[in-house]
Amino acid sequence: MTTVDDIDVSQLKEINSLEGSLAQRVYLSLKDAILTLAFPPGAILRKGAICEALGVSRSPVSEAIARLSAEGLVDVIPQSATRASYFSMEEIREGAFLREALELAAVGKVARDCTDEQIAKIRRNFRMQLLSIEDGDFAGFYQSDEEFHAMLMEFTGYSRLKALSQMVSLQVTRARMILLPSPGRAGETVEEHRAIVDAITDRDPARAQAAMQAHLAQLVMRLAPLETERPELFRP
Amino acid sequence: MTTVDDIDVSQLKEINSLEGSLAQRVYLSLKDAILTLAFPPGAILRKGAICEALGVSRSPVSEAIARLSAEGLVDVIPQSATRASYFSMEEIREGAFLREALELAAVGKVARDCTDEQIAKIRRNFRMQLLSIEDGDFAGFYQSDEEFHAMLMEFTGYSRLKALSQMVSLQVTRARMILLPSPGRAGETVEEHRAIVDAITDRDPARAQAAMQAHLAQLVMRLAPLETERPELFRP
DNA sequence: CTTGTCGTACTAACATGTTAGTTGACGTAT
DNA sequence: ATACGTCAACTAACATGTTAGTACGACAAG
Repeated sequence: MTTVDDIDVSQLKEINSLEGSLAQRVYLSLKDAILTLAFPPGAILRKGAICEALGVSRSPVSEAIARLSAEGLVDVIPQSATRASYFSMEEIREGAFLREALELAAVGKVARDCTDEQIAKIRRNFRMQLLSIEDGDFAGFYQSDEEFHAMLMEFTGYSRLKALSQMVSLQVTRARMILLPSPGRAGETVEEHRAIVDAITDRDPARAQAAMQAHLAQLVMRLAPLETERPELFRP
Repeated sequence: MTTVDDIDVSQLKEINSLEGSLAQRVYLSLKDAILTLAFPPGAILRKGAICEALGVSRSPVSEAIARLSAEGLVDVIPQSATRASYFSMEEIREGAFLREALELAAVGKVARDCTDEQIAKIRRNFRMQLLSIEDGDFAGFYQSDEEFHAMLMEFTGYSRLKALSQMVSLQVTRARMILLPSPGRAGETVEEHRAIVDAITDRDPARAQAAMQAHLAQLVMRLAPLETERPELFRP
């Protein structure tokens, strides 16, 4: 009934517009395609096709795929094929757990040690979120939301934390793509953010952590029904 | 005064005794050499020499080095060389912070959700630790200690957690190699472990987390003087 | 119609060849 | 002696050739 399963069409992001080594650019291009679901779960990644589409040899593609495999975005079937990994509610829960662990530690440290200027920057970002909501600008809100979390990571002073947090929650990020942004949810989100910002302003680590925990729990709750609603994205 | 700096002698672990793909075995061999300080910080890793010593081509070696680079165990100088990374107290502190974040989350979840059999296993491991101490068997205690933490990670049910925790604290693990095991410290360690085990037995997450936090803080404290005591291991 | 075997076509994994950029030594001028 | 420009040797990064293992369809047997 199935032809062979899925085949990958190559509408990859042009690698010339990216920076870094060839392998790095190929990695970013493939990662983008997987996260945006241009390569849906189960799609087969053909090295040959990718090389041709991007105009590079197999070396940088191999390195890129090795990294994606380490991050769990692709499943490499030895000596056979590599496919975009399927969703797995267990992996999503695990990613959310790990992200929570890191974000709680981060927000706790920030509430404890951050400078007045950093608090001011956080509050400025928060006002930006409010403006985006008022304008109904979902794209802008999404961006400010990302910046909000990234800012907290950076203000810990630990350089790897941000990248690590993004890495562990890649599956969550990908699953989040399915969720449609709703006005109601954006309003709730911003209120959850407000609780976090206020706790940080009061330099109250425990309260900031509790607020962050409540905030992150919402995402998992919204993700849970996905398994029954979109079973084709999950492993057969 | 310095010849060229450091050169790498190849007393690498034989790759035939390991399992997995060639690249995986090469990776494990190199990682072991770096963690045991057979390749001291600053030592130059020459692809050619490594290929010859292990009897493989450059492909698996390149992949192995790419992974080590991602984990921060080697610094790749583009188009030039790759060396075993120097210690950095900042990175060690960051590794300890990340590890703490993950272990606290893990021990909290375990204290909350684990089964009676799992508690029994933890207590069994703890008794093993006590026996090793009594016998003055430091190697045995070290191994039980590792198992203790690994066990907590596994009992969360999250498969990637253990590997991730080990990965983020690689620098800490390497620095720990310098610390000599002392009978006094082993005794303290086991008492810190006892507090954790008791809290888990009582299924008291908050107390288990506090005990774990106290335990992990000890290691950072013992690592701190290293920067002045062994400056040659740190970046010039 | 089901089940098992064989063979082919395709792939990842590994080996090797090529390119281009960096480093550091050496000679030269100051 | 010291600062600087040149150049040769070495390296990572990239390209390409080779090997061997897997999946899948055709076909035969039950």
